[in-house]
Amino acid sequence: MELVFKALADQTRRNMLDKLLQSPGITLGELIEGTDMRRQSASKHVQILEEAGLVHVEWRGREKKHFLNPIPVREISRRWLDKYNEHQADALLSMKDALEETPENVRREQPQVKRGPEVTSFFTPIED
Amino acid sequence: MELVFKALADQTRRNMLDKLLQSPGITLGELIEGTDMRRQSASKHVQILEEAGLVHVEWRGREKKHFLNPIPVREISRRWLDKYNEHQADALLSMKDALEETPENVRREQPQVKRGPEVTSFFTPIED
DNA sequence: CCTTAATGCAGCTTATTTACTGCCTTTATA
DNA sequence: TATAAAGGCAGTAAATAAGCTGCATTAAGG
Repeated sequence: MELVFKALADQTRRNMLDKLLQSPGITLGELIEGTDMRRQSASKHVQILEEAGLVHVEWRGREKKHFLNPIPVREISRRWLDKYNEHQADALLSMKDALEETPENVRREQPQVKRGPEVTSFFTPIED
Repeated sequence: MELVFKALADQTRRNMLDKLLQSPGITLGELIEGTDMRRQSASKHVQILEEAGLVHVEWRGREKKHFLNPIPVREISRRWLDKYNEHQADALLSMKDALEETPENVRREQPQVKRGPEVTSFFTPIED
């Protein structure tokens, strides 16, 4: 995972992933079209993306075709998004259990399980 | 998004997010328990996570409570995972259309829409 | 074959990042 | 009110990363 996050930390590489999503199978030359980067630099970026498992390549003669691999991103999603939702569910269940176990003490104290913040209240997304 | 990916690029900060997922509302002191880091370093990390919108804080007197905000991770997932799946669906639809439009020419050539790689075939996840 | 196109590797310079020490501000509490 | 706890800010040295130039390697195509 270290390699994945390091790879995603650079905007040039993120743009490359976007381009590969839209145009699967393009070559290095097509990848740098519209940019002012040298092929050598782009090649290093591609290597970093490959080592992170974010890009899959297939050779056709002297041409190297590049594809986005979504699996590492899925792992990221699982690590925090899915787990966060599970915890939210657990918190609700604990609260429900507490209510059912001591129905006469319902209002005595707040539920022990600390819920996360409301997911829509305090974050304003920022563009890349 | 730049700030989000930079924030996620450091293992210390990713461990912090894991800890906040498991223990919402903990303070800086609790965050560095079990590590050999100074509070000053951890404080800088927290600041980076806050500026990225990955961590939400609430002040209680002199204590600062920290919470994981999952929204930026959801944006990452949308950017590549969801879009990737949409493209896959588009590719399948295009193939289906091609088959229906020229049923007698089905085997003449391969479908034009380039599909992405098999998502389970070439990637072996790496631990953090 | 021989030339050209597509790509990779090595080395260098500059900019960014990290963790540290030292000091300051704010808030409980004895 | 004095003191300790929780946290922030500034500055510095070492490690990391990004882009460049130059050269090497492999495969198409006449």
